[in-house]
Amino acid sequence: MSAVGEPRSFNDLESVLIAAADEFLLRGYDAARIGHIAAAAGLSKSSLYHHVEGKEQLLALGSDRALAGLERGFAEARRLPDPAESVRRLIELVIEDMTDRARLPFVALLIGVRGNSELERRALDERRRYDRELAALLERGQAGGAIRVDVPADVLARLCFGTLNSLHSWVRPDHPDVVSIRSAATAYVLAGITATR
Amino acid sequence: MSAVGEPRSFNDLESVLIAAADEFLLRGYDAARIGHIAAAAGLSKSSLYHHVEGKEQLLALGSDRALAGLERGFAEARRLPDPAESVRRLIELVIEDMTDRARLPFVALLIGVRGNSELERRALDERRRYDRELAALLERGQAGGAIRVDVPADVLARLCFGTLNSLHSWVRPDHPDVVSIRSAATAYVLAGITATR
DNA sequence: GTCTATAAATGGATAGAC
DNA sequence: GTCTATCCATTTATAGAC
Repeated sequence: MSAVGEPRSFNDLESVLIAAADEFLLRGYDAARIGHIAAAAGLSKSSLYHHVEGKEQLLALGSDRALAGLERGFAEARRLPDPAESVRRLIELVIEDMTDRARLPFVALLIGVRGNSELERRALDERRRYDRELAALLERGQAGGAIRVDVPADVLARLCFGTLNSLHSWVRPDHPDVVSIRSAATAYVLAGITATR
Repeated sequence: MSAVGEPRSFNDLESVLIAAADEFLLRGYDAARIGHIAAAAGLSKSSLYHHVEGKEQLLALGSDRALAGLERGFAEARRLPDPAESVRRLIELVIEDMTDRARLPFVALLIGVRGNSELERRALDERRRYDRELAALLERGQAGGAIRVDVPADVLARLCFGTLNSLHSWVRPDHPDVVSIRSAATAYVLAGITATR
């Protein structure tokens, strides 16, 4: 146990990644400062560079985590045979990811990616694969009569992800009502995509 | 009429503002380069600085335009006595703004504002006033029975704007089907906020 | 009003001591 | 593994000629 005022010792890569994602979330990739990330992780800039290659690698590691979360959601959704149930569960899981304190910085980081560098384009391409998978899922739901057919499935998928991806900018994961906000968001999105009888 | 290859002459402030908003839209404020903006407007950096004070002013002028568009939409919506009709019209107008080639860069610019500088915080505060006005409108709609009551009006307003604000990232204003995409987005949002009978 | 040249500052990345 | 000091590329912004 160290006394107050002593320099903090280095914890692990995890704390660096969280610090980086938090900084990216707060300022965006370009405005993020390596010095801020280092300070938040309790390191000097030089020490940070001893552990990671640079700013781009921090972005890559962070977006990989966000993509892994998406993949987990889709993996569970794929296991459900009914497309309507599958979509519902997927939306729930994505919203959970988006409003979880530990996951939010990574998710927001991925959403903020603009695709200007080669690295960013790769991350964006990965994300688009999930756009297409959701569209395919919605299309099956349309065929089954559960999903509205007056909007093309690919447009519906974009609208759906558009709503979900906007959550990070205003939902506070530590908000006392985060559970009811999650179910509100789920209800809103489902109403938007469900077929009217 | 000047010959091909001649250096372009300065047009007016308008072309500078559009070039700036395009650059901000493409790269985000921090990654935007003054040199790119100057080149796109057919000027050298120095000449650009002869006309505007700097990067921050370009952001301020652009976000002012976006806010003016929002104000126009709300002004028209306010004139409609029925809250449900008012919300519907507002959504249509915001979507139109968001998918108009000439307006999109300014709108996207405002949406991208993160609130890190004093200037950005002011723009963000202006935007929040419209969040609240939409919430008030939705609340009146809830009282009248047209808007769903299982989600609080302020949450509904955030979800609604969240969907609308995501359009800029994937709707191409020059897309041949932009008209049908507009009505699809309107239908989706309205389904999300409308009371089920 | 437009340019070239340059100042001034920022910030990512590295050297090298401990 | 961590630090201080520094390098150096980039980029905003300005000076001053035409």
